[in-house]
Amino acid sequence: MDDVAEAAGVSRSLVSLVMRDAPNVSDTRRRAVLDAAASLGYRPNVLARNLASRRTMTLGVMINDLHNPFFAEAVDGITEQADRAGYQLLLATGRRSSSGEAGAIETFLRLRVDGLILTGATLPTADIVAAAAQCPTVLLSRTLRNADVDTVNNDERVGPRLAVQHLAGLGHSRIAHIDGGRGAGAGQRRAGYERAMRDLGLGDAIEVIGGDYTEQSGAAGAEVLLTREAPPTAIFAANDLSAAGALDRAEELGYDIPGDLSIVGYDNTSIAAMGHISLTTVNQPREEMGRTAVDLVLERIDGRTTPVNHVLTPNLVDRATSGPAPGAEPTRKGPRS
Amino acid sequence: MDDVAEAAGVSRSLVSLVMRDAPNVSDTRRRAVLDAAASLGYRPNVLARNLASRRTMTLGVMINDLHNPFFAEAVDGITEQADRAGYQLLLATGRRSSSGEAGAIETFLRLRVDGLILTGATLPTADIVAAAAQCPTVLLSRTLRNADVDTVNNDERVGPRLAVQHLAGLGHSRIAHIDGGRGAGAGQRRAGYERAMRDLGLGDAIEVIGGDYTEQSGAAGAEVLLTREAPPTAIFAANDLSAAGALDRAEELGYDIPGDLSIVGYDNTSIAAMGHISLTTVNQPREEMGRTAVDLVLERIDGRTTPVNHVLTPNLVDRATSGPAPGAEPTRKGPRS
DNA sequence: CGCTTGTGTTGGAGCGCTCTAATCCTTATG
DNA sequence: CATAAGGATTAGAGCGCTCCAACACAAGCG
Repeated sequence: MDDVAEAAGVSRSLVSLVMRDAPNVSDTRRRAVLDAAASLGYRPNVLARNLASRRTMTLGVMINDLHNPFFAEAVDGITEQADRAGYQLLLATGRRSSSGEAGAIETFLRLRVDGLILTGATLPTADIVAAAAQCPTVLLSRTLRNADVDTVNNDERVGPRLAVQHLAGLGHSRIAHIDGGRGAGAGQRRAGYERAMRDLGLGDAIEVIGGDYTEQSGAAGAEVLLTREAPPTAIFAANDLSAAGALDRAEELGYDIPGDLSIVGYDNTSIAAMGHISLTTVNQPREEMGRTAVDLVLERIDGRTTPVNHVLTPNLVDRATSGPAPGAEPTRKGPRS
Repeated sequence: MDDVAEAAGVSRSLVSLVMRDAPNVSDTRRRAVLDAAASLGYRPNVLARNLASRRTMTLGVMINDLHNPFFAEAVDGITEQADRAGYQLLLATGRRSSSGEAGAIETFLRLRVDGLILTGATLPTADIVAAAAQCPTVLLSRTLRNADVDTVNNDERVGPRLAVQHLAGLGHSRIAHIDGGRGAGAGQRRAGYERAMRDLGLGDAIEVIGGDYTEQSGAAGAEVLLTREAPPTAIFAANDLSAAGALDRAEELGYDIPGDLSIVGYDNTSIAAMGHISLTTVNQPREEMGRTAVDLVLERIDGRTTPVNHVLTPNLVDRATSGPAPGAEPTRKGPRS
């Protein structure tokens, strides 16, 4: 930096101002500095800058599971909004364990990130509150009762209701649910399903099978359900991955989808959109959720202190795995292509 | 840090030594420092440490496409090995454009990462060489002729050969290839296919359709091939995504897979493994490739100067989308489950 | 003409740590 | 018992930048 200053015939302070493109720098000097920097191949040292300015322009993003396309797509939104605001991202995965998540957060705090976005965190409330006390924090796809932490979620009363209504509208009444176990949001999703069933007068048909958001658990759940005496005519799975598992196992068992059985997933990830799968599912606006999370954390950085809990409304995406209940009169939908 | 030093009744230097857990510190002092640090809630400032020590213990990882499971899985291997060695990761995506990739690299260099891993880079050679001159760099899934840059790749002569041999062994001779266009490794993969075909005496049946590693291009390619007068009996797609597209379109066109048509993909991503798709494919040891990339970059950091080009051997994963050619005598394989 | 106002520029004191060299204190050695 | 050897500790000079206060200078004002 001193070299650049000397080459441009100005002070180091002025070089600093130019590099931060501050106002009130004359054009001649700015040119001179820029030229000198270019010819010397000078590249500002962000470390030193951060140390001196006490901000890193970096957001830490903790991802629960890199393999779940839901997170990859939320990260798209985060990336977009972050670099619009000039922020860097630091990604880390919790490696599916709470201790892994805690480690990632500790690392972020040591690195002095300006803000924290935790996606699908399974961490205990206390740990999250502790982190939030140190650093502006937003939870994505995870709620927290009675705590001053910002959150971004989809509406878990609406989503399951959409799925159930869609199926009921197609004539189904025996609609079972394969849940997400202790995964983020799974409890609320299950409750939303039960409530929607009751509201439609299908309370007696409520049927929940335990799962864990994986393809395997979807397959296992489908097997349990479909080998019963009176199997359901529709399955609402807690996410797309488990819906795909259920779809696969159902076909193995000889079911025609959606002729004999309808399947609805949740998330609308890229998996659901694949032509060969073409899953009817509940869409969470993943990228928008990511963008919103960034907005909230930036507001916190700017000094907001009142917590915001952002709830986005999901919608149904009607594809090829849902159709009229067997025996019900045919509707507009053709067979699965 | 000064507070900790005072509380523990030692010098700042000693605190520094304890925080880096250096040898030659007496147990009593170490205890004292650790206790003081804990009670004060002291957390070392990594920024300052990095600035002073001129190393960041951070690796920059550029990912060509966050949505391709191939990269997600390679990153698993990178993550594992990096944190075994105590390195942090900084991830960035090139947002599918060369300029995006260049931007990500510039950012990494400003941040003074200790090493760079570029996965599936589509950047011009010159830019890569320039980056490698600044900072230890490894290319993952990308080769570079005549340059002193470390690379990690799978063997593109072996992989396509495995696919072609597998199909030929099942009695197929009309084996077409949907390629990856200008994508990383696509040219070599295509060449490998052509060579394998010629070696098996099937040179006359060589048939390449342009693609770009996407599901759409796979579907489009399949459509072109299968609506001809004499369609192929087998398709070898350049990656799993395009194989899935081809699979989908073929079924739409009324083909029974693998009865009428066999399809083989490449990469063995999680998509191929999904029960509902169950794609026969060529396995790239993705995690191992990631780990190897980290090893190479660490060696560079430790001073190695001779370039290493690591080539891993792929293998075939025989699943449900390949079977005997129509009319050929049946083999061990049953129908697609 | 002295005064304020505002733009453009600069020196210098940190930011929180590491690292070298120097110093102190033991303990083994001839 | 003096001396070397080595382990434990410390002072102090940076690392490369930002930011504050100070300053120079020109323009505008009554």
